[in-house]
Amino acid sequence: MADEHVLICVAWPYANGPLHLGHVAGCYLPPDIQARFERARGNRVLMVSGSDEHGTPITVTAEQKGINPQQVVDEYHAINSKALLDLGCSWEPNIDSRGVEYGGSLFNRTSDPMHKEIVQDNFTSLMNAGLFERKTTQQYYETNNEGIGRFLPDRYVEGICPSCKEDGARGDQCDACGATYESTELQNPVSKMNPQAKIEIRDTDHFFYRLDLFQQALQQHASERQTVWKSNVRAMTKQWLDMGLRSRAVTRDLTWGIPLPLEGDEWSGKCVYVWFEAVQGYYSCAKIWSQRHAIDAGHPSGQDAWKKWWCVSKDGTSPRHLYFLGKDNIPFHTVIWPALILGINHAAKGLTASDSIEMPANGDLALEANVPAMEYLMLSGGQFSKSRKHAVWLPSFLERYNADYLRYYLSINMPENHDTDFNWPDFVEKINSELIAAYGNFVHRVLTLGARLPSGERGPLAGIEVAELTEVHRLKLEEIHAMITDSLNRHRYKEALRHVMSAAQYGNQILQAATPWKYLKTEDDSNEKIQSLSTLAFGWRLSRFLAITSQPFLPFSSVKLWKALGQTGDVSLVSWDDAINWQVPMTWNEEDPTPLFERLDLEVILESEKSLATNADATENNPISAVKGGKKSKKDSEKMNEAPEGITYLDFETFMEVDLRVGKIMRVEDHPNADRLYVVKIDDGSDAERTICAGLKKYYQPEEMVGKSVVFVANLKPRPLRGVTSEGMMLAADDGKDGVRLVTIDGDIATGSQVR
RNA sequence: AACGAGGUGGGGUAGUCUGGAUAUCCCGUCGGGCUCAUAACCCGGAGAUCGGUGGUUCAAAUCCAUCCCUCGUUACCA
Repeated sequence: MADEHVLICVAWPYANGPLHLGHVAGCYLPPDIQARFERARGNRVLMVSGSDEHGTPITVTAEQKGINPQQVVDEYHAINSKALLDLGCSWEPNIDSRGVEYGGSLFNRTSDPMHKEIVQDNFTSLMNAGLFERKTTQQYYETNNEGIGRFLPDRYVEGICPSCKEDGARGDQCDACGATYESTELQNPVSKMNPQAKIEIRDTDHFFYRLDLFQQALQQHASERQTVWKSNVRAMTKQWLDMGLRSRAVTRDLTWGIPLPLEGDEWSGKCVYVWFEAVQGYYSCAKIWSQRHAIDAGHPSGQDAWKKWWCVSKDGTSPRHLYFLGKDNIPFHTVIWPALILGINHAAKGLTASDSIEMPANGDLALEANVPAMEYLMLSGGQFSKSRKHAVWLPSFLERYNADYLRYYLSINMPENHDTDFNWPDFVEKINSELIAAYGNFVHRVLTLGARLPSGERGPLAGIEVAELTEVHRLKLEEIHAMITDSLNRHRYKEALRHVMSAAQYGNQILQAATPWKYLKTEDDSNEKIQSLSTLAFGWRLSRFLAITSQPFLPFSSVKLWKALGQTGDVSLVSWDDAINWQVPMTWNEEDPTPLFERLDLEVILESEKSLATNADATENNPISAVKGGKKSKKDSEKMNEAPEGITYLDFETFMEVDLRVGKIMRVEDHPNADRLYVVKIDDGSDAERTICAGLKKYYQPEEMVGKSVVFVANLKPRPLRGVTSEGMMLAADDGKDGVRLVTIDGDIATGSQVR
């Protein structure tokens, strides 16, 4: 299938923090493997992605850091694009080394003015085609002390749930009872970012994309993809389509984003909603690549070069579009983005909402060919989390370890079908006992054995090869080659790399059987010797096979091996099928062979990761400083407004506002509707009993607690916890591991006594 | 608790959509071999009632039902 146009679309990393290994395994490594493979097969590959730089979280980060949003995204765009290059991802050069007609790559950013222009153009044409509808909605609007107002996204508003009266419900959904409602129904709304601000509800007009018009076309598309999509992609898409598609807002009251291409004051302070904008990056990025790179490099189609990768050609063939992303992103790429592409095609033909939606035909933008979405990579059993600092950051990892080690480990352990786990012992073991012991060792055996033989014009091995004697090995490798190719075509990276490794294993087997070391010095010309050394010579060919087939996975080592074999040129430009070209004249590198890899030492690594974890707390502001998560902790859930790092001193007055008192536990009951909660009745010295909900089930039996005199916070704002109002909080000590013990009173004292 | 994912030798995994004969591979373990090679390599053995139960079928790891358990998200929490 050479000469195909393949567009590799990589999910746009959000420029609000550095990338971690979870991101790499999920969406940044697989597309690079695929792109390298496709290039080697002779296909024309354009790879596109970039930093997603708009949206509210970035403005929040900017506020917290006291800088402007552009500075935030500049910083992370620089860090992340460098990290991806260091990982060997082929974002450079922008023009394919084989020539511009073969494509290239561009890691762009959404703050690019040209991206903005393209998004605005699409916005206008979709609107003119009648694919938007305008609706008036109610949104929260806060006014702070300086009298400056802004609209608040739902997730930045909290209040009391209209259905269960739970406090702390989010703007559009109550997590306690699961009810969803119009955000305006929320009672006592408070801004999470700015709790003192005055909040009111204002009418605001927005445009909605008529996704409903595309229901049928998308169902057809999904059914056509049944056989190629992975099960997770099928399931997620089906869920969306079964629910029935509804129109979806494409504009927001937002300051950091792309302004609407509309006249009139009523639209100021509104931007294109990020979901609508960021997916268009795949399209804008291809156009920008044409404009900035393909023209200068002399692509025959000039600024229309992008069409080769985007449009269905005259003879009806579509470019092959592959989208790489994590599982949380699936519906955006199988439902929403295809609906936008269909809409853009529709509008371009001058059709309107009343015309039926057609699938792409000649000249139209093509839909995806496959979306090989990944599950998640976990870290020591827990999820990667920025706020919990449970992560291994890509930049810091690459400072200390070989990029190919990471590429190997994440490939062989890729979360293709279910979540997989990253942990250091497993990492060390896989690198040492698979990559090094099997692959590295085999290559090193061949080279060092060869180096002991007298060297001829083309090295020591060229003269001792008898092709007829290695027929069976050639057939074996041809078989393996076909299996690797098949696996990669089906996006089964783990399996593909296993096949590559099996070639190295095969090499070790035949060397073992041939025992060439016995014949290094003997002078005889026995058949055994000829047979044996011929196998050794084949080891060179096998190593060359490994260099070519491992190139998509291990680009750096592949280059090193290529050189060690005395081969010249760029191994990434060598044709995939040349791995099984047995006619290639042998070459030799006369320098002493050096091992491809160095073994890892687990103890050293754990020691170094530990020290990094300790330092990291102190250097939180340095985004590339490493943070190694400790034990997994489900306790501290993410919060939007994380407390600032470091020590904050408390006024004495503030402390005294906390009213601590002594109470006696009278009764302990199970909470009817919560797993971890007890409902505790306390004698607080007053006539009435006090009810406190406590999450102590894991640590105490009810009978252990009854009768204890404990300290509780008496003036905590009462709040319903899953249906039972809790009037305060008992104090307990927590060692951060699994120990939790109540604070009790030494000796007798009246209930209700103040604690100070 | 709601939603999602998953349970396959000691650990990790493939196979499950599309039913088929001795259930894959890596690590570990036991025994043997080799000594070229980075405590590396090669051969062989032991070890799995494929979470439980019931059903469909000539045939179930695979399909259906039900139960149990684990993980994730959200909720909750000293």
